[in-house]
Amino acid sequence: MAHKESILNAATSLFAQKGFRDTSISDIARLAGTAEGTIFYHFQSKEDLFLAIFEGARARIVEHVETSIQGAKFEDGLDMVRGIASLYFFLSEEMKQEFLLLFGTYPYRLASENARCSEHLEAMYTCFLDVLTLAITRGMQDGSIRDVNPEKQSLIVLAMLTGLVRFALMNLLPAHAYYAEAIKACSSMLERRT
Amino acid sequence: MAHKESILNAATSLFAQKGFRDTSISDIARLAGTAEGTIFYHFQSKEDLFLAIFEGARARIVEHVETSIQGAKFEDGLDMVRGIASLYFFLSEEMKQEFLLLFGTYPYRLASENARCSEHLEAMYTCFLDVLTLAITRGMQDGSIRDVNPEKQSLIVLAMLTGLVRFALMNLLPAHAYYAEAIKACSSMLERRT
DNA sequence: GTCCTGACTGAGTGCTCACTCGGTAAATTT
DNA sequence: AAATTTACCGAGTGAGCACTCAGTCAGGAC
Repeated sequence: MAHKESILNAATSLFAQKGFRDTSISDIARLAGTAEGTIFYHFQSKEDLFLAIFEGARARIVEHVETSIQGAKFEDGLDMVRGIASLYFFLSEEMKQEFLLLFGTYPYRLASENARCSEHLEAMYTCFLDVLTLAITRGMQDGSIRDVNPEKQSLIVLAMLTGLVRFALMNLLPAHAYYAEAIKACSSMLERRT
Repeated sequence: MAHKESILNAATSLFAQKGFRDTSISDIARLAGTAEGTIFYHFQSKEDLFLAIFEGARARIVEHVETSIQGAKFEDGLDMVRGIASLYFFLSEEMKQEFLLLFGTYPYRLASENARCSEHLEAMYTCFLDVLTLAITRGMQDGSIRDVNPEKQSLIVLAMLTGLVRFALMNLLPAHAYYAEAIKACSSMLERRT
């Protein structure tokens, strides 16, 4: 049972680093310090192992976002957008492996044939989209944000955040040097003009 | 020799659709209508085949961007940024396969051990970054763009474009419905306030 | 003590993969 | 016409893969 935990840890790390197809069961077993058979005692298949990991990642991300946002106080809607952006950047470093999973191609391919995977994917994106939409709507009410379409604008903001973090985690770009600038860019994009 | 062309076409399509690891040589041979051996007559290895394809993609993208920008006239720097954004969206549909290659993970992993691959990757990104930086600098001079850091801001814009297109090509999102909105967002982000 | 069950093992299995190689036939050179 | 080169073929090869299975072993129930 202690083994199940170390299998999950080893597999998470390897899937994040090398991707699903490029990590073999024997890689995982070696890193976890177990026999290959033990992996198939705990999980039906390699795909099933991935799903277990992905489900955990979803739970951790969604939970962290919800509690962070609920526990925070914001001046206004625009400030809340800034807060969400900086939370996104924070999580991308705090939960690097979970984000790397999202930048692979396997989950998207699996999602097209596996409803559970598709659900996890959607949940991870919509947990950010929903709070962004909420913040923008609120900002339009309190006057800190100009008149825009909240759903469309939140997707555009998320695309920017995701794009930047992807550059940071995949390329050699020191993109965290751009995070402060990106948060300002969100403000400029949304704030009410005088 | 006609075969070499059809091998390249088949492999491009399959690598874009299924990724490098999930397409086998026999897949490519079947789609190209050749024997497996023919593939290795024209290319040293599967990796070499990928590199040939990637080099072609780089050449097509860079050339298209350069001629498009040179052949266009813009009112001012801000208008040029809008033009580049809409060019990016246009190319992402016109050259869908080339962009899909960029959303896989293989080129980034290969780039860390293969200088040519790394060079192609960099060229494809910097061809957009350079014209964006140029446009922003120009806009700051002609007064259409407020005082910003051109390099940082162009990376943020590119991250947004890339993020959106990635959503469009990977998820089920009808993200092309967001393109007009995204171009407006670029404007709001950069334009001089009165 | 016997039985049972749950956690774990690792050699074994069948399959797929990238790549090789001996050969063929047409085109080109001499 | 002979020799050489170029483009192509597909059965064969060895390695690596996900997954199986017969079996071990500790510990709890009776």
